[in-house]
Amino acid sequence: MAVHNRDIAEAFRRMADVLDVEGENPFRVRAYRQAAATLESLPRDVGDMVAAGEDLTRLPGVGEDLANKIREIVTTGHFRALEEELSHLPPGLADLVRIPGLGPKRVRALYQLLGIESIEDLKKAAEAGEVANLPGFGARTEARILEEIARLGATERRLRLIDAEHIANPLTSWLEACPGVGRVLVAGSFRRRKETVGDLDILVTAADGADVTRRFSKHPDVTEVLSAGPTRATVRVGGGFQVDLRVVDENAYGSAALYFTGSKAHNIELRKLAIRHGWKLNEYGLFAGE
DNA sequence: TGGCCGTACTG
DNA sequence: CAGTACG
DNA sequence: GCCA
Repeated sequence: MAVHNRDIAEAFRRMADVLDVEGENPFRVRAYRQAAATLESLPRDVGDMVAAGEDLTRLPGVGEDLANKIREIVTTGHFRALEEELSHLPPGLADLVRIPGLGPKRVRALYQLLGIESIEDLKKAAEAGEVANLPGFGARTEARILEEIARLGATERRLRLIDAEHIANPLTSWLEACPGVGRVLVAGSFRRRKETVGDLDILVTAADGADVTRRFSKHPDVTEVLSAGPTRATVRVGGGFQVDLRVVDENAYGSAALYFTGSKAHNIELRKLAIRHGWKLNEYGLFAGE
């Protein structure tokens, strides 16, 4: 029974979720998620690497400790550290952090204040209107939670590039015709030409961002507005596909295109590089000093 | 051994 | 402000 | 947790 990279990545992600809810050091949590991402993008089977006696610490984000844990999972099929951590929590609790809008703090609050231990519990509590009363929550958050839970059962929401393009094209045309809008660029994984994309990231230049996000939120295909401010709006269109719109001034177009095209890991590396040079990189430009 | 990306929206 | 999310 |  071979253990595949995907299985190990899943185990590491689960470990991250559990540690997250337990309030562990966020950087340690991040380390597990980073290692999971490395394993998933790895062209080779780590099981083979282990069998060949290769040095797993050469993999980015994998140090001595995680290399040992990978070997343990591959050779024994068990991940004792995860089993140990899981024994500290109700088994379904860590699943809650996979609901968009729920992070570790809110999950803890749900558990401690309402005794919610699973998605099932959460659904009942939200339907009863008990969630909206919690500190840090509100009617809007509660409604969002119910929608996200309903979406969990739905079919996988990543789209093939070509299908994403069919959604993107009319939105792009619409935005180009929008008053005050200059450039329009579909960025993110779509621009990176990944085989599938999980959402659309559309960058627009305009002087009055609030006006654009406001108009966009009222687009006829928009079925749900997750957030909308003066420079960004996150909505869902048609079949529940998420679209992130970012509006910047014309003079930030280049930096914003760089940022919005990603990947996330690439952005972090570039920003680290800037730091090493004593600079600061963000979506508005590259700046000197702190 | 200490730092770990930088910013936007919500409650 | 803390929490969560975005690349 | 990893890494310089």
